[in-house]
Amino acid sequence: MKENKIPAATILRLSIYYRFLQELLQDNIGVVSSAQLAKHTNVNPAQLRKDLSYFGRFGVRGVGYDVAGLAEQISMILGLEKTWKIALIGVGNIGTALLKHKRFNEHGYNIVAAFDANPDLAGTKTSTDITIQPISELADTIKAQDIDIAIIAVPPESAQQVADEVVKAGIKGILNFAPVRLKVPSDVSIQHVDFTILLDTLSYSLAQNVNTREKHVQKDKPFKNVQGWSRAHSWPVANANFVVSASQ
Amino acid sequence: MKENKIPAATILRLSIYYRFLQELLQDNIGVVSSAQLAKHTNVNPAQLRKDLSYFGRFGVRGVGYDVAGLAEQISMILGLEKTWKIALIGVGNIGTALLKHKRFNEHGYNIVAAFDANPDLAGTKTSTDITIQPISELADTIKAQDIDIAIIAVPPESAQQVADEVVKAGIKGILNFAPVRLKVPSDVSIQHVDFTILLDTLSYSLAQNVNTREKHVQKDKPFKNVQGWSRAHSWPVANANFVVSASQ
DNA sequence: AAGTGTGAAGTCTTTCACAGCT
DNA sequence: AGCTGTGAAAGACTTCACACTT
Repeated sequence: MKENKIPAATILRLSIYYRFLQELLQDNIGVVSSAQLAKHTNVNPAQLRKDLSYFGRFGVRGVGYDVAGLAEQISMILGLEKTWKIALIGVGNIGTALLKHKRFNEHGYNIVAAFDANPDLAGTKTSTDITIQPISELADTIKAQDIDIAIIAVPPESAQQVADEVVKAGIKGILNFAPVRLKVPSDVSIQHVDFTILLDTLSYSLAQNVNTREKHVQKDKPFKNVQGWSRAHSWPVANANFVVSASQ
Repeated sequence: MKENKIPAATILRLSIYYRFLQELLQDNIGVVSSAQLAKHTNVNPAQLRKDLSYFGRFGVRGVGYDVAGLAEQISMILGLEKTWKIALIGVGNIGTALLKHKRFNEHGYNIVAAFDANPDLAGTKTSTDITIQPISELADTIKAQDIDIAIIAVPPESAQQVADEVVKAGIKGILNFAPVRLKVPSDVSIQHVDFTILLDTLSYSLAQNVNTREKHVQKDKPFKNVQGWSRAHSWPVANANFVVSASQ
């Protein structure tokens, strides 16, 4: 194990590899090569091996990787064996969808508390049987329940304030759905989910298109095409990383 | 204007700059320097100037940038003056939240059609007065209504199939919420929103933490810390870019 | 024969630092 | 005097290519 700096992109990819390994496990496939794994996750095989090499040597030369073993290793690296407790702040459209989102529980992410500024909501129960609390109880609940992660799904005006509060309460991981670049101390990890920015990148691509589609009559092509987003979570801009998804 | 390749990260940042410029406009601020703009968007001032320089020279030396003018320029670069038509496929938890999401319309992204595989949903109206159609009508509707972008919010099992269909129907931009790495032709732009991957990166950071919080007794620290996600949308892995967010 | 692990090369992105306008 | 625009340097990430192991 070389003690090098690990690219943020590597962590994202680890999560992707892990997901595919789970599929292989279900299909009772015992061994997989970097070439196979890489093909299914859209990366270069050397990239995959390099990613793993940051953490150790998990393969067998001439053979490949033990599926169960590698999954276990990645799980340990990412800290997935632990169940993380999450506080949801903002029970609006998106907050509600996240509450109902089954995948979270399946992956060890449990929303154990929900908060909303709307006094009509406070005191009511969610469909998942969580009592919505007023924002004023945020800090106390986070500490009392030992909550690890905050999901911020409040309107942009109040997002920074909520972030400040959860940070003060000791939270070290934030998943932010508010369309604002939140400022947090460097020991706090934050990931942004900003639909509008993503749509803007699609808009850019569509606007650039040497249109194959007749309808958009493109006068000229003033700007050059963008470098492939193909590297994934390349995480440019402040904290804009990759992107992943959750559905249903 | 140098005719160079444009980093994907640059496009993400452009969207972020644009958002802040709108705020300045509302506050009736007429001129802004790269230093100010950069500070509020968490980037290096040189980075911001370089980003803009890919597209032209929009500032005045010794002065700064005209807020309205720069906003207008970025709007043109990103293609934001156009109203894009969107088809939503999958009216589950997330799909429903997206339908209700007001920000989309405000930014020129209109969901004009919705589809779901559930026969009980087909024919019913959404709260936004869109009639949900069966998936079988996907291709025809996309063509008939000249739809530009598809938002995929179906379960992972059917996501690739849906992607194939919309691509065949001529769609060139996809926002994918299914936790699957979709394969699409290179002339189709895709952005992924994968909550689980993002949470996994938070999990990694939390698990690494030289815990300031007493409770997690950390035996040792086997892995090195990750390179700052601070560059934002650094977009590592295939298509995992950054991340932005939408709230409420 | 096959496939991993990895130094070194290559490529891409960011940051520096300063010339050049206003 | 101030701030942009940008080549050049620095830094980060990816890919190559091959030694090494089974």
